[in-house]
Order: sequence, then structure tokens, then C-alpha cells
Amino acid sequence: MALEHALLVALTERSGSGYELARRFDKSIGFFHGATHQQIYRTLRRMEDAGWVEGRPVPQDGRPDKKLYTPSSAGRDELARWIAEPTEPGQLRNELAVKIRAAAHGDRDALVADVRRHRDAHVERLGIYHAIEARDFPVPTELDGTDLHQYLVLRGGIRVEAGFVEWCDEVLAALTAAPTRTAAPHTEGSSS
Amino acid sequence: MALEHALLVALTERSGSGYELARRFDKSIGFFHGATHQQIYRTLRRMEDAGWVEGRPVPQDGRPDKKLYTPSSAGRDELARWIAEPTEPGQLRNELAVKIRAAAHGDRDALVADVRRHRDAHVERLGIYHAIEARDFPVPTELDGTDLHQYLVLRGGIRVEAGFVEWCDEVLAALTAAPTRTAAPHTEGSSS
DNA sequence: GGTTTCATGTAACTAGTTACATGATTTA
DNA sequence: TAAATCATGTAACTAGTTACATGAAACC
Repeated sequence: MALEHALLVALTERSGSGYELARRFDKSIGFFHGATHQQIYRTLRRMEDAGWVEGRPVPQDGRPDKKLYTPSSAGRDELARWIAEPTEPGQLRNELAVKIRAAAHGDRDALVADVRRHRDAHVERLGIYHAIEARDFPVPTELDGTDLHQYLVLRGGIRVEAGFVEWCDEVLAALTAAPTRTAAPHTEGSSS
Repeated sequence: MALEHALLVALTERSGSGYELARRFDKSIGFFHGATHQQIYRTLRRMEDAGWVEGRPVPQDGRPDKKLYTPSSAGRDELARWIAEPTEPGQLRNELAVKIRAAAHGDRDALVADVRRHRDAHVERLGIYHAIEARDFPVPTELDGTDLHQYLVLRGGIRVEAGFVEWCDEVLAALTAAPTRTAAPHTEGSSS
């Protein structure tokens, strides 16, 4: 499981509560490993039981106590162990791809609309990533340490999102240019 | 859930047993939605309970009976309904990205070796996809119907894999060219 | 006075993984 | 004779999702 290790990385960079980690995940590691707050709370408790992190309750005025987690030396060892261990490339999952495969068995116009929605979503994400790149890493050749690693992950996000946009464009071009000859063209409301 | 729909697509194209579907998944839809045989068997039974498919036991000589599944009209309706429904772009998951973020807290050489392994794996997959493209789709402009949809999904696979290879190259160039200044360079066996 | 933020939690669920079992048949 | 293929299954587990609850504070 990588969530534990993703949390260890985040906590090594800065201690935090479950709530704070859920926030931080939304805008960095979360690009490549999302997690809901419930998952994070549960995993942090498991990690505490395993002795990888120490949770210290911090009373607060006006608002509920928070539990501040800090990695233990066992946690830091575990993180180093995991980094040294080879990772499996892992399975891609893409529902849109399954849908495109299914296109012959349903409403093609609806599919085209959905591909457009995906294209828009990827364009938006790409814009966010480019904005982060321009703001935080204007001179990438001088980067170093954690800054460099953050930048490289961001570059991965940019490549993946740009790739999806190009793929959506290719799919749209193919699906809108050549009407499928298996169904009658220009026919609205196909009856089964 | 998309596995049910992925199975419906596969069964609409050709009826098959759970075992056969597990095989087929390895080399087409499975590129974008892998599944183990247990998952497939379980899902097929659930789909049969829901009336989306009909399973007919087929006795065989010498080997165990197989159960041949065929989509029902309710299943075909469900597939059409699902295609018309918008899909969420969904979360990326990439363990290697988490590892790169973690690179400052572990053995950098081991990470570089792991990125190389990933690069090799993606190059290999890309080679497989290119081979399929050249063999099955030599003239993409003349494609049509299910053939076109298969081709478009394959194109997505090619773009994604090529993107990963380029990303790995970028990461390797950055991690091997500039030794991290946070740790002493040329030092073997970093003590904590 | 209604929404958003902070902060954590329980409970019930769906999805996916790993290990193991059966037993005949074909291939090396 | 050992391994792989065909074909399906049970059982136990880990991972992830969805819905709901609590309660004060700050913001509009």
C-alpha cells in the first residue's frame, strides 16, 4: 500500500493532523494519490498502532482538539525501506477507454459529449499545473532536493494531462469526422 | 463500477465463459481495466442475479463444464444507459510519483534504478501496442465501427505509455545529472 | 440566520487482492 | 513425471467509498 508511505512523506516534510493532511493532499501528493479524510484518519491510526508515527493531542481554544502526527524513527526507517524496494508499474484504469470500446452499443452523440467533458477537465487540470509550474519553479535548472522532486512530479502531471487532452482530440476528430456506417447517419432517437 | 460494463462490452462482442473473459481481458479492454479471474467470476454471478446476462452451462468432454454467458436485453439496455451517462474523469494513481516525492528521505540510487525499471516496462508495453497497431490497423483512415473504437483505445494506450517513457527520461536526466546538494555527493552508505 | 471552516469520528458498504483447492488433460 | 492449461470456486483479507453525526466558530 502506498497511502501509508504517501502520508509518511507528507509528515516527514511537516507534522500535521489528519485534517491538515487531507487538505495538503488535495494540492500536491494528491495529484497522484487522492484520499478521503476517512481513509486518512483510519490509516493514521493504523500507522500509530504500528509505531510509524506518534500522535500528540493538541488542545485548541474554541475548536476541537487536533491530533498532531509526527513520524517516529521506525517510520523514517520504513520510508527508507520502501523507497529502496522496487515498485510494480501497476495497472492503468480508464473508464472513458472502456466507454469508447462500448461506443458501438449506445448513443454516439452522448459519448462524444462525454469525451468533450473529459477534454475540458483535463485542459483545466493542465492549466492549474502550468500555473503552479510558472509560479513555483520559474528556473527549473537550479532546482535541488525536495524542490526538484516536487517539480519532477509536477512535470509528470503535466505530461499525463497533456497526453489525455491530445488523446481526447484524436478521439473527437475520429468520431465526429466519419459517421459510423453501422447505424444510419442523421437519425435521432434510435429505437432498440 | 465499470467492470460490469467492461464485461458487458466484451460479452456483447462475443459470448464467453469467465475463464475466457479473463484471458481476453489480458489483451484488450484489460489494457485499461485489469481484473483477476476471481473478480470476473464474482461479477458475472452478480450480473446474472441482476438479469443482465444469462449463463448457460456447457458440458465438455474431458474438462470441467464451462458456463457460457450472453448478455440479455436488460443487459444491452444497461450498457446503452451507462454509455449515455456522464463519467467522472477519475483520480490518477501513480506510486512512482509518490516515491519520487519521497526521494529526499531514502537511497537515491535505488530510486534511480526503480525509475529505470519503470522506463523499461513502459517501453516494452509501448512496443506491444505499436506491434498491434501495425498488424491490425495498417490503414487507420479507413476504420469504422468497433474496429475504429478499438483503434482509438489502442491510441490512448500508446499516448499514455509514450508519455510515461518521456517522463521517466526527464526524471532520470534530472536525478543523475545534478547530484543532490542536501547530501554529500559521492558518499556511499549514508548514515542517518 | 444560513453557510463554510475546523476537526474527528462511526457504520455500512463496494471493490479488489491473495491464497488455496479441485481435477482432468495436454505438453515437455 | 513434472509443469502448464482449462475451468471454476471458497475464504479471508485489504483498500476505498458514501452517508451520516457532532459541535463550536467565523463569516456574510
